Amino acid sequence: MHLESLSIFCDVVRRQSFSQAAAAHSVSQSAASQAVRQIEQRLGVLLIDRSTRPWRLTPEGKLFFQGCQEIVERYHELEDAVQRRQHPSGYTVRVASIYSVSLHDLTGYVDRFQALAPGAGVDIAYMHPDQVYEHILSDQSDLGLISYAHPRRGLTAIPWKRQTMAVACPPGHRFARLAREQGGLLPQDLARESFVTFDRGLPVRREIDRFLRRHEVDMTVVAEFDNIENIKQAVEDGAGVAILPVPTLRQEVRRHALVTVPFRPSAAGAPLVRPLSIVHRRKRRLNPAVTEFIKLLCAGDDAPEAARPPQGAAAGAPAAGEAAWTGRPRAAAAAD
Amino acid sequence: MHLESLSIFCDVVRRQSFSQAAAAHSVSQSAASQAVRQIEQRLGVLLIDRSTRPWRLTPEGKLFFQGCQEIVERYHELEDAVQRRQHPSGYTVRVASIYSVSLHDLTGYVDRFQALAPGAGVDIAYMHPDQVYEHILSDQSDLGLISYAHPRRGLTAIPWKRQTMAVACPPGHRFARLAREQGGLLPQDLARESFVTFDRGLPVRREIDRFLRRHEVDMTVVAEFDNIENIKQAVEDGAGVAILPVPTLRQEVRRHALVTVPFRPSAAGAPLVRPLSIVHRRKRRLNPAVTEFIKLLCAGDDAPEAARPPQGAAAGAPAAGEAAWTGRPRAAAAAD
DNA sequence: CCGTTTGCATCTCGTTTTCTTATACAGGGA
DNA sequence: TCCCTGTATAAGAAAACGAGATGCAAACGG
Repeated sequence: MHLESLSIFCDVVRRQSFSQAAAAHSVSQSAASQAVRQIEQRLGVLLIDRSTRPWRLTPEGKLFFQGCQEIVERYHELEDAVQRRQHPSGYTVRVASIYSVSLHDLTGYVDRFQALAPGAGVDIAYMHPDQVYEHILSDQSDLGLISYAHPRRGLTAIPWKRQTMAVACPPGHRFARLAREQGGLLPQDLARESFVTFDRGLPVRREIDRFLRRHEVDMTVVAEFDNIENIKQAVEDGAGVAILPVPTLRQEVRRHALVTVPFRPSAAGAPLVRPLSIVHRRKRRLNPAVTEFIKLLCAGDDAPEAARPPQGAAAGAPAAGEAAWTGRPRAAAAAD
Repeated sequence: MHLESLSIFCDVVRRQSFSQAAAAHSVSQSAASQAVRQIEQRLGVLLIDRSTRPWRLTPEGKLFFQGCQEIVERYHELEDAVQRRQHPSGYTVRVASIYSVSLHDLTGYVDRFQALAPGAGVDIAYMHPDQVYEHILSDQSDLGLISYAHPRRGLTAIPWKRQTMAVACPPGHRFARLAREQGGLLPQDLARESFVTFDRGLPVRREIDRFLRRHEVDMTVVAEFDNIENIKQAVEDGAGVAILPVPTLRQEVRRHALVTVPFRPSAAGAPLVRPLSIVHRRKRRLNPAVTEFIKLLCAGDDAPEAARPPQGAAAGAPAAGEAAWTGRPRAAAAAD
């Protein structure tokens, strides 16, 4: 018998709901239903009487629930104890992140985490996406933060944020006026514009190209870089405009080096977003501190994002987007 | 985490042996090794230090073992408690058996079982093989006893006995003298003999035919029946000879109605045996009484058989056969 | 009262996991 | 040194698992 199934059963009972328990365990409602049925079949005993609405525990179900609850809890404690013995030095959450996850965002989380769990620490290292994967797989980090996560052998990805992407241009650019006067621009406005963008082969580039193709817009690529910093620099230098995740532009916008021009909400098709994911080693138990940190990241996921809507435009779309992916089982990033 | 894996780990520790624990759990040594490694990987902790010979538990391993042992035990008790609540009337083991499992054998087991577990009862019902499967699948019986078990959806078969088959003939038949003078006969001696046998399509018939073909013996089939009783009757009536499992002939031999003529050990190829299996529903927890009864059946499996070697001949071969199938993981009968 | 919504069960099918068999490898004993 | 025993590893096959679609029945809301 799978301990996870027992845990799901307990949760079903506690929440009096299959679907809520399923969500809490990041599996489909179907899976939760099957897990409980599997237990019942193995025991040859009905644990939940579904003939009444709402359903009730059978006497056997009550008995089993009580025992199960304790067994599951004990096992978790045992795992904790074993892991604590190996790393007695209090828990440190080791995070590997791509450069373009703005430092600002993370420090907020880190502060909140350390307030919440005194004694626990967070080590954040910024690196190239490939290195992030390496770090996770080689167990140098507990968590990775990357964009456009794609399923890899041995890794699990939890959707984290979806950053709206917008056009970035120098303050003097005609798009800046467009932003002020019309609140944004249409993809068509980009036609034949000088374009600073990402290297071909990067997932983000493929997404942008797909977006432009969908809107039948032909831009003139004047430069390609493999990282956001270079792109921003080039745009500042007047090389052209770029399409970048809004949160990564905060610094430049604040010091008036760049202007963010959102796409007008009327734009057909899906809005352009960059999905960020939390990845960790699959089939590996995460220690309590790591679990807690993930919870914190995910709990506050819409707060930092929604509190700062991308300059008033296209604010409705992301909301729908959030609903579509939040709490969805199966982690792989949606956009890829 | 699979509770079964935890249980295997505990057993590995207790027996200080992967292979013994594997055998005890009816899985391959490889599976046991993998199970333990899976736990270690999930925890990210080495539980068993394999660098020394014999291997030793790490401190973490000791801790985990102690906890695990209790958790596994508690869970088993919980399952027991739940099942007991549903069937408070003490346990009754419901057995469905084919006719040709001699009643005599079973009553011996039943007596021993009732002595061993007072309060528990055994209900044995004899029926057609197909009905046995039905009974098990529809949960009308806990255990089934059948010959030539073949894997079916939802059923597990545990090898039980391998009954040596021999020629049965009337006392006046020339084979009877052969048995007295030479201790048995060779397959070749059967050539062109009148033969009473099983219906085509029955597994036992296919086995017999294969045996005869292997020895290039051509017999004259004079009658076919779908059960042993009719065959014995026909042989008694002088219709011809038959090849039957030795234990099923006890009654007739005792009252001198038939004679058993074993095959001489010199016979090339595998000896002819009828495998009997214990079947039960897969993925279904068996209550303690049932488990106990199975244990009893299997523990004494060679006693009743080996204590009564088939008239002194070919006694060495079955021993090798036993070794080959006893304790083998994966239950499906070997001969089929 | 009837359409809609909600919540769970069931089916199917692709994916993942797990198991077995075969083989390699390492210690310990002859 | 060679064999023998016990464990790890590899690869392919089998089984389990879980998501998504769909079915169905009770509650809800007008």
